[in-house]
Amino acid sequence: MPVTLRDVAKVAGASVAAVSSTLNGSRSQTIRVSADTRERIIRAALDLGYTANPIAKSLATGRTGVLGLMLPYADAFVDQNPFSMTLMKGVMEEAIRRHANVMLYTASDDVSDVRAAAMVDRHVDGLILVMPVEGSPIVHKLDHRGIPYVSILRKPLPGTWTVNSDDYRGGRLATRHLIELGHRRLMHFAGDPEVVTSKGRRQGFLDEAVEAGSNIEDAEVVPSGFDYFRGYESARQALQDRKKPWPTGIFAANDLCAQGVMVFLREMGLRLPQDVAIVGYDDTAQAETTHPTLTSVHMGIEEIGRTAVDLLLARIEGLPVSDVQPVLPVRLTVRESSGTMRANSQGGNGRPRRSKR
Amino acid sequence: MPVTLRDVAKVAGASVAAVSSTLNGSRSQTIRVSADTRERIIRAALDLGYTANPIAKSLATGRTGVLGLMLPYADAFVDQNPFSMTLMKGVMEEAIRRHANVMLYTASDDVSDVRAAAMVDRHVDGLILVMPVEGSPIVHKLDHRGIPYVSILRKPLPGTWTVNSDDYRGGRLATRHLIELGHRRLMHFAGDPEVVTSKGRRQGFLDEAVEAGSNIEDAEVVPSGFDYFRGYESARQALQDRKKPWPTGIFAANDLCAQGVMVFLREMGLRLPQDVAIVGYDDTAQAETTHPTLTSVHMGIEEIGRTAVDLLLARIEGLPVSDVQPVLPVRLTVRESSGTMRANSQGGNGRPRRSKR
DNA sequence: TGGGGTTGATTAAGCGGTTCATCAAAGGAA
DNA sequence: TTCCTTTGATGAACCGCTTAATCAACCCCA
Repeated sequence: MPVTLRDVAKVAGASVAAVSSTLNGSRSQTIRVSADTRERIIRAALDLGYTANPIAKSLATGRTGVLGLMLPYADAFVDQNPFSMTLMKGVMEEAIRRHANVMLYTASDDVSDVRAAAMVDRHVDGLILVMPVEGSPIVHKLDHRGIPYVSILRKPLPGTWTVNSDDYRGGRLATRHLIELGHRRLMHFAGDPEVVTSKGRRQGFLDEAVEAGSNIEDAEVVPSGFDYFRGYESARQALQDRKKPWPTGIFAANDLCAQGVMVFLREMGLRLPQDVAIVGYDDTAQAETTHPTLTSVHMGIEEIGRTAVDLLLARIEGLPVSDVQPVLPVRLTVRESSGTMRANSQGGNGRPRRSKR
Repeated sequence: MPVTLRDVAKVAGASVAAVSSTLNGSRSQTIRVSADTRERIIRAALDLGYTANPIAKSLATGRTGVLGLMLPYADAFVDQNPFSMTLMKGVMEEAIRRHANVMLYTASDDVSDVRAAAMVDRHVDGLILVMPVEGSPIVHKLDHRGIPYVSILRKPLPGTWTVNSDDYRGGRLATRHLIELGHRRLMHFAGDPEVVTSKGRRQGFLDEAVEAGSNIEDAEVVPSGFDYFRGYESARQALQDRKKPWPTGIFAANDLCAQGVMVFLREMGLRLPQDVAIVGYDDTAQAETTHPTLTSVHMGIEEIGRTAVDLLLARIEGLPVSDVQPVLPVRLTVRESSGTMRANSQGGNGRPRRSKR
């Protein structure tokens, strides 16, 4: 029923080779088509409403034009954290621009890792992995099969291509901001110490505090999770029965965690930002809907997705497999939660404003 | 380099037909394989590490085993609203269970609608559409090409398969809850009157109020958007210079909008839920992180995704194309924002609790 | 005038599966 | 013994596209 290459060839009075070469620009020099024939072919294709069968094309060329995006089911693939969604947006954008399609995969546990790898097999030209790479069975399989992949926000390993954000600099930006506002007692809710992104942010916090030297009274790091509830709990444990004076400047490992901390602080009767200033990380949409709105480090998740697609396509094109580990820049988006200590009357009135970006 | 059917056949000393039939259960009766041969084939396949090439299989069978999920770029495919992500979760879950893959598409404007349709063409067995169906060029294309599709949360049109949530009942549930708590002055922030989901919720609100009869003093409907900022603005416009007495029970068209309304009410110095009770819609993860936590109508977005996959697969299998329009049940998740009017001391302390679901 | 290069076009061999048509051998019934 | 059915198995066409190999003109230059 659907129109094939041969149908077009017949109507145009040309060979399938000529049609193929005309309609989908081929790299072969041996097939040459005159302007006259070309026109007849194009007209026939239009008349018949021909569209190439991508599956047949894939089989012939060995390329599917499909990129796989593998998300960790348990971790980021959750409702609360919009990270995956934003990443996907960037990935989709760039993929469309580069005429690629995106297939979605989720890797839940080891068992389905294997299964996912089998599914992936030859269906995609390459993969973007948002999951632990070290020792993962799927990565071995990919290496073995020679399927290219790029990983995201993971420890850069030799021989791999990894896109990272400049967590270290993000940590420093957030901390310097607090110091410049005059805060001398700092606290960092550090997420999960095992996670690679946490480490950079934490180190940035510490280094910045050290450099500030005698201007700093205290700079404490406490572990916390990455979600709202664990943020709240960590704050409670760290602050409730505290002997030492409370911190006035807080840097949280992500926005969700920051929200939990903020709620606890408000329950303790503290005013934000007059009594305590707080800076989050990720600059999610929610940072604009908290009360007060949340100052946050923006890491350009979409840009990370776009870069990953670029890299993956380059790798699929056959660029040499040396290490490529771009580290994307971050910036600080200042909102109400870090209003200056002195400016008690202004700021922090909680009136929502559209962000200007 | 990769192992093919023919390689396996050679090693096993059998024909490709026998191997094909053995390894991928075929529906053909004419190909029969003895237990002995079968074993040799399986052993050879294992030894060689054979995996079937899905692309070749697709070309031969005309089935790709891939479902397309088309999200509206501008509307739901945004960071703020976790709807798309949750839907995707349900879709992925069911797709994996049914051994299907999911390809992601986004339809931004009309132009790329056409382009997307071309991309989709024959790459997927069917599509799940989260976008306006009426008059969309892509739908015409799908109809024309005979590609099956199922749409989600859209006006059920004759001849289409559509999965909906019971918005009407959701509206009634939310409203009845407020009435049972003793509220007599009600207000509904109705989202966008053009959107089909808004209509059902609004009608449920009105009908429930009418049924309550003389118990109700006032039941006002005001349009609002579906996001935080428009929620805030609608509340300001409706309430700031209000002559009539303020409502004490509010039903918002979704959680995001509800958040905006809550922030406005708190700025006006009202206590939630002692002065005003509020019920949201969608039961997003954020409903647990607001302050106070938000009572909300739960519509089982994941279940909607799963149902859509089921339906789509049925349609791909060739079930007759009569109308199928399931309407999934909703339920109310009660949280702090609708604590009883009298219980001033308890509830609303803002202490986060993990949800029990 | 002959041979090398260029242009325009075609044929057919893949790509890696599925499956129809065909067939040999064996078993069973008449 | 003969004929029919069942079992086991195979060859080859086909899905729709790409592209290497091949070829016929034609032009140009020695």
